[in-house]
Amino acid sequence: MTAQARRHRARRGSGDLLRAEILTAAEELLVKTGSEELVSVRAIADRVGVTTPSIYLHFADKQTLLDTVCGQVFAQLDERMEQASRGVAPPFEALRRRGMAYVEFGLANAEHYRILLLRRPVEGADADSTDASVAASAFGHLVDAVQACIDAGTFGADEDPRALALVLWAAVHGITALLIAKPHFPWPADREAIADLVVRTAGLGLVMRGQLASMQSTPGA
Amino acid sequence: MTAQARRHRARRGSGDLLRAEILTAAEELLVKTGSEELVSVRAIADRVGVTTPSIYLHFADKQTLLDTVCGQVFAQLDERMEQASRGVAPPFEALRRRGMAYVEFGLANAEHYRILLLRRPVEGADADSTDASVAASAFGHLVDAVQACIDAGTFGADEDPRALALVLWAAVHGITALLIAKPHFPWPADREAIADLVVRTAGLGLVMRGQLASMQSTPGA
DNA sequence: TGTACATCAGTGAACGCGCGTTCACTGATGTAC
DNA sequence: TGTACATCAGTGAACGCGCGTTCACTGATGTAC
Repeated sequence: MTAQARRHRARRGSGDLLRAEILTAAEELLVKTGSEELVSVRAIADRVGVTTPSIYLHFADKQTLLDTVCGQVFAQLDERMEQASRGVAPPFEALRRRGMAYVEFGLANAEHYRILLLRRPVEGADADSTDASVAASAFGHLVDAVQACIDAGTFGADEDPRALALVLWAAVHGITALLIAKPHFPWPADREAIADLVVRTAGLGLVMRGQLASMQSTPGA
Repeated sequence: MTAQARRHRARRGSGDLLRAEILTAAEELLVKTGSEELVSVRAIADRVGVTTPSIYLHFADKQTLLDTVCGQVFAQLDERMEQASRGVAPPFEALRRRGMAYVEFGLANAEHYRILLLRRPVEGADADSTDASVAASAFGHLVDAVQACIDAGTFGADEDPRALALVLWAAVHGITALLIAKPHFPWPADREAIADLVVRTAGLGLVMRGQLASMQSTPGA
């Protein structure tokens, strides 16, 4: 790995510029190498065009740096899902698009996805700082989308929106994670179709749960 | 880590004994440390009570050793699911028990599960040797269980059993992987209940797919 | 406008560490005579 | 039954490597006078 040309020294109060460059470089390296292990502090510094110790002027340690990258990626994932469902009137269809956007983001950013959701949780980190709060925010948006389906009568009125959201999350995470982690598995040629089947089946299951529940509560009708 | 007492030298043709001990030690270390990275060749040798180079008399390299462990664990998972569904007459109920056994095995053997299904696929390994064949076998059993539901009329007659099996696999893998990888997430107190909800919802979704399809093909009835 | 000085972003060299793996060897085990 | 010898499972020491991190430092930048 050859170093880039020496960068200019930052102006006084503009240390945040290098900080941003470091984050960008770390993210790019993740994509390029496809492996978190290969993203060393040295490699990041080299990509930015700066010596290794400079990293420590902006991040306490490597873990903090990677956590920050994670937070950003999680925010991107959330934003992508929000975009996909924005302006889609039927809540159930909005939910479906949300799910497909999730899978597509995961497949298009496999190594990012791996760091976000397949990595072992960091030992010391009781609350994963940025990561946890962003994840909570993204999950909150999903719960809202489920609640909209409950309000519209698509899902049962008595359902716990958080529980249903977890079911949906498990479904999309499951297919995304499998496609990423087992690329050598004999998948059907059309991977998007299988993702679509997963999303629709989970949605249909939730709809029918509601129907069955309402049939039991009003036996005659 | 203190070494155990020096073991006796193996008899002539009994080199397989040490091989088996190495595999056991590697598996135990995975459970004990809860981290694949901490399972070094040195640590494995130390646990067996043998010097490090001895490992290389039985395995070409570390990767081969871990792959072999993976194969064994996958076989265990398969066996657990077979046990759970054995003798259960209604195919749909057998499938449900299969799913629950899967999640329980994953949670009870989190680090094993991580190696099997969350780890990055090995670079060179086009076909993961043991791993791949055992996985194919376990997946085959799932497909058989799905086919039984099709034969019983629980799932639609026109369904592709492999596709439905993938949907179920995605569901159980999704909830298992999330519970393992995000222990700090504010899960409901009863984790088994959420797993049950996931399994039932996926199953119900597949059942209803079949019903809807048959309603369309025989409009009058 | 010019000079002395404080600041602090970034440097260069080195640290200790644990890792996977190699290699020449030892010495108990089993066998041939 | 006894002895010389071949085998090969396991040893001890060392290899080179890349890693995260530390530390005393340099020198361009901005400021006070």
